Amino acid sequence: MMEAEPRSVASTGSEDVIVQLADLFRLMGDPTRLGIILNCLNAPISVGDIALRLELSPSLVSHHLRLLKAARVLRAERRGKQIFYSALDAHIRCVIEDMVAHIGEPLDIEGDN
Amino acid sequence: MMEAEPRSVASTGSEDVIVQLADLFRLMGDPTRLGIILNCLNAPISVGDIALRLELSPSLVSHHLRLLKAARVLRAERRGKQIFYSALDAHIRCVIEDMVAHIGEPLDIEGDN
DNA sequence: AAAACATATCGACATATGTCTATATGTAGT
DNA sequence: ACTACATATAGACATATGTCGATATGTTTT
Repeated sequence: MMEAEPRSVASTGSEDVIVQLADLFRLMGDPTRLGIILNCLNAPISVGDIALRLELSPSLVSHHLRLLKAARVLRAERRGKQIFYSALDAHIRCVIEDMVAHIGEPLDIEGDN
Repeated sequence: MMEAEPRSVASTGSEDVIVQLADLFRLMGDPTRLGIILNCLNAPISVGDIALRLELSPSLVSHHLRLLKAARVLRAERRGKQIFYSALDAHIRCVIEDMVAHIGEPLDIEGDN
């Protein structure tokens, strides 16, 4: 029996899958929030430490963390007074690495029209 | 000699790389635009066909295509009266596939707090 | 229980952004 | 050159969104 090809992501057309994807990309589409995500990729890090590293107010960081947690990009884990955030799974890292590769693209010359 | 590890994307800290990345993610963060991108992944497609498939005005499609072309997500190619758009490279597809995988994640139970 | 600390939430604001309508540019055929 | 067609651009509008300041919630220590 023939494995049904994973069906090209474009052809699924599932309207809501697209909305789900867009929601995630939109979350990564803000430099502040992307910076926060990057800081959570390697190891769990506390809200305060993120704020220090990025020179942002804890309030702002917390605000963004709430969105990222709700979207299941990050996960929260309490340790005493502090709360540590980390990537929920490894896919986000892949997504970012692919996009970095895209940026690094030769930009195949051809005139910018 | 030791290959310098590609250096974790998080540690580069390069402020403008983050902005560049965020710009790309933000472009993919709109459902309409993401739909347009998806339609350009498999084969070059004309502005009018995209508009038909997504039931959008050619004007709106063109508007978004301009942004996507400027950001080097898509490339344009004229064929007679029509202009065909397609993905500039394969990375965007990878990015989307990774994100689909992320969505498909088991959602490891643990209570939503 | 009260104080100190860490994080989260709320309300308000300025700006960014997606969409629409109308108009412009550009290309092919008569 | 004129028409028809395909795409692009411009201006205007309503909405969405990131940031700030002040306040609230929750946790540990004394």
